[in-house]
Amino acid sequence: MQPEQTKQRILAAAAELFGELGFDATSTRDIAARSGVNKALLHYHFGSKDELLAALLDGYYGALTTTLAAAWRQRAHPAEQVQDVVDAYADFLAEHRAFCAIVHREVASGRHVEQIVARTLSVLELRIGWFGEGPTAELMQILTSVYGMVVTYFTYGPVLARLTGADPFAADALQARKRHVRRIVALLFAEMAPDAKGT
Amino acid sequence: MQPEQTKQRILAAAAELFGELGFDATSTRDIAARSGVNKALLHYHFGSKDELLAALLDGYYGALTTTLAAAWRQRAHPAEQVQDVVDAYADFLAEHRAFCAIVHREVASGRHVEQIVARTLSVLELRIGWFGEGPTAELMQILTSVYGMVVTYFTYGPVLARLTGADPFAADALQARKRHVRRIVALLFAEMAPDAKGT
DNA sequence: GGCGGATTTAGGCGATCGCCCAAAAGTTGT
DNA sequence: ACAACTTTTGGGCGATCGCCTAAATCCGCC
Repeated sequence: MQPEQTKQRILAAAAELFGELGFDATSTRDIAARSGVNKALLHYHFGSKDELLAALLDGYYGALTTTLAAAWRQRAHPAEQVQDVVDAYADFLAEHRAFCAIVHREVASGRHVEQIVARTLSVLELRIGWFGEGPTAELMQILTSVYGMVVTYFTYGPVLARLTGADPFAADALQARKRHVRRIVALLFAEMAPDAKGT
Repeated sequence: MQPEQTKQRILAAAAELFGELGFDATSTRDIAARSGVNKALLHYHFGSKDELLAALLDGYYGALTTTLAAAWRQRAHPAEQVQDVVDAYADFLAEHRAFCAIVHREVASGRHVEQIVARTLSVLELRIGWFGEGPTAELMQILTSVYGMVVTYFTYGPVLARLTGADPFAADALQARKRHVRRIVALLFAEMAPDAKGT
């Protein structure tokens, strides 16, 4: 087997298990078993369990940066651009549920925060110049709120499923959620900078 | 030492460590060491590590229910009541940072979800009749958003600290955050049900 | 065809985990 | 003072953890 294929198999299995059980609750033996490789290969290819997580996050953040940058370039007006980026972010989280769970849990644990902050910064960097000036306190509040609205929906997916009785990750539910968030974003930007609103 | 005092010491140490390191990364020996009791006492008083977590969550959710119910009764108009409950919830999370971290992480891990859903339901139950009817899809979206806006601020506290360079848990920062959330809640309820808005 | 490096394998080491046990110490009622 | 019960203690069991080692296997190149 190609070594690259081996690494990808390990990464895929690690993503699934870290997402399902959490970093701590997943053993390297679990990952080896699910990916069908020998357990010593994890350390041969990645060095340690922590470095495996780092490699996994690198892949996710790389893909996220590409995705958001692509969404960002589509339209001209700031408000529409934000809408598109939020939409793209929601789609990304829907497609990579494990990523969302991993990041959220590690942040809440206060561990691997350095890695996550650094990567989040490199993603945000793209759009901190959005409004000409640096991020104002107002903008930071809004970013936090929008981020929270989107991320919480995915993180609390199982809880929402129990509360509403419906699958929050079904296509129509996701569509409804995105519509809701878009509406709030529109409200926020309309209030904050009415002159900068697109259309 | 009174057995009740022993239990409280264990619970306090467990709250700190679960909040700082996470449930899995905290050993029963760590908890015993920090609380200054023998490690066998955790199992004598609580049965198992999982039951210790359950007891901890019981205490938190009980206090939360009391706090929110008290805030809920203060004012007459729905919009103001929601504002007060959101404020009280933010204050509660600020005061019990470990609770926020624990719940968020366990939910993201997909474990102990049953316990958390059940307790969340019992807290929400108080106010699901808020608007006469059951929770509409619209209301669920708003609840999720408001919850996400509040909770994410605390969960991502360390990240925000790095991004802004300021302490997000300082009194003035908390005040600013609460003001921001209140404003969004006002916007949402004004749009959703203009006639139900208080004042 | 054989050589050298990369990759894979089985097995296990030391540490740590949650949990349990038998005995000691403390507390209460009579 | 003694007995009955609760609480605390040190020690350790079996399981599992991340990681390592030495040998086997694979593969490109002369």
